[in-house]
Amino acid sequence: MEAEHTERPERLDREAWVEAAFAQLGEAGVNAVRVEPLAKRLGVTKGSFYWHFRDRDALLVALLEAWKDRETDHYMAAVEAEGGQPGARLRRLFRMILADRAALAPELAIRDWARRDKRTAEAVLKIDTRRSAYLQERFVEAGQPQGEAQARAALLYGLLMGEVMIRRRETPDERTARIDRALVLLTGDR
Amino acid sequence: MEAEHTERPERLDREAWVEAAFAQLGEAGVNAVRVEPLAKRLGVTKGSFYWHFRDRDALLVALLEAWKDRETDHYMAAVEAEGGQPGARLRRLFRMILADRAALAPELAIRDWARRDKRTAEAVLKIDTRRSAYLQERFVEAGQPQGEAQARAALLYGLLMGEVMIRRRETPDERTARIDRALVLLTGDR
Amino acid sequence: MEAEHTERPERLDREAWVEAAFAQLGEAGVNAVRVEPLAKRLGVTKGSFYWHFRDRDALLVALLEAWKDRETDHYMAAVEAEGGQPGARLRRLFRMILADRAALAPELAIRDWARRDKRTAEAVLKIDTRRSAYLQERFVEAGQPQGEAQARAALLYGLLMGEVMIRRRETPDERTARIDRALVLLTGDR
Amino acid sequence: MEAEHTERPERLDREAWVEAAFAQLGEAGVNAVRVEPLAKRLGVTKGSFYWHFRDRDALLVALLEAWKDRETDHYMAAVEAEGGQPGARLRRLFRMILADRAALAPELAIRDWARRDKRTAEAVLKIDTRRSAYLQERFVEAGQPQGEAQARAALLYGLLMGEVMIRRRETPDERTARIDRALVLLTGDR
DNA sequence: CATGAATGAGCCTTCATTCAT
DNA sequence: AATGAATGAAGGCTCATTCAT
Repeated sequence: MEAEHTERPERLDREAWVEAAFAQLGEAGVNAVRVEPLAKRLGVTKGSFYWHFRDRDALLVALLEAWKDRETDHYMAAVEAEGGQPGARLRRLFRMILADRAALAPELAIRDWARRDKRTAEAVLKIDTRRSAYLQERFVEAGQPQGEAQARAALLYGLLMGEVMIRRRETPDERTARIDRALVLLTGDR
Repeated sequence: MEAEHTERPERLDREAWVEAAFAQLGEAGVNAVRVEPLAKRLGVTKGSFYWHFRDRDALLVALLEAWKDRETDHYMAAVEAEGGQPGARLRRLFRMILADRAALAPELAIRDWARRDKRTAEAVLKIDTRRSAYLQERFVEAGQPQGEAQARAALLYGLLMGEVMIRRRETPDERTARIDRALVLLTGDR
Repeated sequence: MEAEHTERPERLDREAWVEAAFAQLGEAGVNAVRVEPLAKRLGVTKGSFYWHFRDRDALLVALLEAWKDRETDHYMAAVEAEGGQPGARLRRLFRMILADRAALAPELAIRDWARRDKRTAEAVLKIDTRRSAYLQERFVEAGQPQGEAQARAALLYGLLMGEVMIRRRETPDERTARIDRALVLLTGDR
Repeated sequence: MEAEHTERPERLDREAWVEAAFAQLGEAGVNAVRVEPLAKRLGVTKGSFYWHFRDRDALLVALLEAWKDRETDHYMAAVEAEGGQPGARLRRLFRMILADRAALAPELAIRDWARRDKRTAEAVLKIDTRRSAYLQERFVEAGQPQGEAQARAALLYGLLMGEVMIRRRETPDERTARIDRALVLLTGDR
């Protein structure tokens, strides 16, 4: 479909808006995802926005879609590709995510948004369900009974959310140590 | 029902505005804490707001202060008053908090706010530090070494945050069972 | 009526408002003569204002009246009391007025106000007429024919207004020298 | 005059806003130069103002700039172009300015404004310095020594300001006669 | 004589949106 | 594929005014 020699400014441009919106979302919440400021950020007039999107809501929809896409699957796939024991894979997954500061940025914003917006709430539910299932499956695979696996998956996922929500006065090393201990506690020794 | 001479809009006071702001915060985030909508909600004109507060920011400051005050201490005190084994107290604390739907409502909003607002970030840090310390101390009291106690405290606190952040399709009973298993895992059997 | 040992806070207080209004007028124009800021300046609530004045306009009326009263008559009387040649009296009058920085402050404000307000325009006309007549009479007394006396009076009065309106980069000494030369030119040598 | 297809509200430009602001300034002072009333005057909504200016202050800056531009140079140039004796040129200049009612309108407003606004004070100082220098040079050219020339220039400029500031009950003819006598007194016979 | 609390109007700004070019 | 210019709604803030106490 896409001619190789064309830069498809059209497609790209829509992308550019979503990208800018994503950055804004992570930095300051949905509410800050506004047409005018975004236009300024992109160096165009807001009028141009309406060539790519019907209205602000359309951008928000695209934004949500983008979040779902660039989402954890990515990490899960990478981890699975490498293989290893279930516990080891979980530890690898969390270390990977937690090492990438930007990866967690939108989580808070999205969930704050989800409180007011049904669509977003649904998207979050879908993602959370998928993530929870993945984690739970690893624990089952590692020999835990379903209930226990579910509780551990929830704790593990909570650990992740805690990194976004909870503020601590600790050095990066202390943080790493703390997280490692928690991972070991949940996944068994090593 | 009230004394006949107490009819009129009952002369609002500062408290009433903070209360309304708090409700708004929990329901829709800081951004929704706006003078005009709040006035409408309270059945007064926005102009009257400026009798009680210098400006919107003063309300936000009061709001933050209110959050710090009506905060977890409350639960911790109640739990300590009743006494019992450290693990039992932690389990009681969490069951108590998680049973009170409203208790967690502002947590997300406040933390979303903290990303953009220094004052709020500091307040959150202070509260988080206090809460984390309390939890950690319980684990130490229960015989865990410091490092392990800290990791468990973080998981426990993350569990709490997870309840605000993570969406799940589960019945109240399933939820209770899941949380109980997690609590038991962290605090030792029972 | 007024007991000798009573300080008549009533009378005094009205005065206080007018005084504050006058200061405000000189510093920032009629438009800045506002109930709320004035109340703050006086350390009372604006509600109290309405005990002394029907409304803001009543204050403005009082303000205008105050201007008419504390007005130039004062200087003219002082000068006449001392006597001397007409030219000498004029020179004395102008040196006196121009030495008193505060004396000219309201002139600009009042005349700016007069453009929009009929009452004020009338008051200014009355005062200007009186002042012009006084100056003109001195010149006649000094031997100038009516027409010439009038032109000189206008120039002299313009000199005064120029001190309020025109900005110059000059030292106090240069200013004094300039004004003296102008006075001598208009009133004849000495 | 214009092509038939130029009907609609004629797409306002920056100039139109400044022009309206200028009129407002002359009629009622800076304080009356307000976005909303101006918009009403121009038959547009206030929102559109913000397309042309960052904020109200930007309009005021433009206004000040406009004043500096359409300023006296204009008259001075016209007078110089015609040539003649210094005294004659000065008389011509003043008759020209004083004949143009609108020319003096903003002077009072600008100077009132200058009391509160530093930028304006500076602009006024610059203009006043230029005008004063021009007048003084003419007197020097006419043979007056520096000091005397300066005093006369100040009186002449004061005469101008007096026409804005001082209210008189006189017919146009009386006014003309008075001003002519004053000019002759300052510039020598004729 | 005033305070406390409110109302309403006026104005400043920021945006989402529209529309002609 | 946008820009330029505008509309309208929402919200912030300042005041003049009112009124019960």
